[in-house]
Amino acid sequence: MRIGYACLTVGVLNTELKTCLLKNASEEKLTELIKHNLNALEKMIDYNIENQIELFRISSSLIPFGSNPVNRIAWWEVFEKQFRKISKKIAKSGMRISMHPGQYTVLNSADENIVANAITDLDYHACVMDSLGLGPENKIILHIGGIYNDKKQAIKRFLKNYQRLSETVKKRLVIENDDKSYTISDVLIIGKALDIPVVFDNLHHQVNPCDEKHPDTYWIDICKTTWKSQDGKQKIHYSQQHPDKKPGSHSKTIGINEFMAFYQDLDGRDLDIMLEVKDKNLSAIKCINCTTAKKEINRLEHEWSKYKYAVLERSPLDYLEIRKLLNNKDSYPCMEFYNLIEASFQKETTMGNSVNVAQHIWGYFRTIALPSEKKYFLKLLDQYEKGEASIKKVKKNLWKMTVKYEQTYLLDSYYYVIV
DNA sequence: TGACGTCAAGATCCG
DNA sequence: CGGATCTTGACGTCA
Repeated sequence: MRIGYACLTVGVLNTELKTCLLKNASEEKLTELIKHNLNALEKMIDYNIENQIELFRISSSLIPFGSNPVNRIAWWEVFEKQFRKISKKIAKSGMRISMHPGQYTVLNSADENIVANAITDLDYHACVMDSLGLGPENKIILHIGGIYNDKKQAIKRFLKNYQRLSETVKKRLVIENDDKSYTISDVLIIGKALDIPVVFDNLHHQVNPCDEKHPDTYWIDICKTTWKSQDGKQKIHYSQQHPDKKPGSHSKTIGINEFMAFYQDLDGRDLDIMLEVKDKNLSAIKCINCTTAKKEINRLEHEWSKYKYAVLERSPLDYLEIRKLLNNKDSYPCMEFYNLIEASFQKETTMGNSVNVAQHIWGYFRTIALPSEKKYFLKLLDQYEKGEASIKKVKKNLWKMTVKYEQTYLLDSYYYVIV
């Protein structure tokens, strides 16, 4: 089983993807952006390898306007060397990659122009994967599209237009149930007709269920029959409902208890699980740590080093509790650990706690900061305490110092990430 | 015609 | 002028 995350890595330096407005998309600008984004991708891959994350979705925005005629760069040739370097890292690590064109890539549209654009867009995605030397088990996930008042005809068009796709797309294409139009039973009918794999998305299914009522594992088992050996391990999407947003909105983080209940229901089924969640890699590591056979406490200690200041800012009591929890070096209290962290994040920060943590972090710079930097920090902190500056400003200053003085321990801290 | 979703770019405002 | 905050963009469907 692999567990992974989608598109972007939070809290890791130099992994941000860049883009530009269509009107500014000159050859020069695009070349610069592609180069930058490939560097960012390499950093994300490095991070995944370091953190033993073996499932990752590459963002469609890797190549800005990758399927728009405005981008006339033969980027797969121009950046061949960079692609090959990344390709080697992926291959060596055994990481499984996917891509997922968004809701605007519609293969079953009644409008021929939109279908043509969808085909071009799928070719773009396949070209990225080909450039990375990825085999057919690295999938491109697509939704079926619109209904246009006639689902039967719309499905027929999907089946027909699928035949127009290139081989490099076809060998990777898998289809997924969505949150408004096509239920898992619809998608299974299409998947069986085309003999292509079906990805089950639990939250889409919850929001857009089919008439037949069954537990998730029922649908997962049926989907499994659509995965052939050349497709690799069966893959699903897993996400949780955001408590105060509209149905289908992804949660900020994966609640570990709810995830583990789902995991228990899987009862040993060997799947790859792509998480769709705002805190991305953070939840991936959480879920990996709670399901791994390698129950070594240093995994949790390493996590703690990243979470601790974010926890301390919200709840000194939880902070102490977690420290105590990690005292026994022969234990592996993974669920308790993440439950305490999640509980602390439910709590509001107070000015006292925020000042305390800010001063604590300043301690890393006490002996190395310039007098002017010290003066500025103390001034900011004073302003914050008087209500004249936001804590955001204080944190921003600390982050600047962290980067300037290359404080490795702090560079990885979620103190700057979790808001 | 605007909402939907997503994120950063770009625009604008503020001190 | 730099930093913070607000608006726009790019895609297609549907109410």
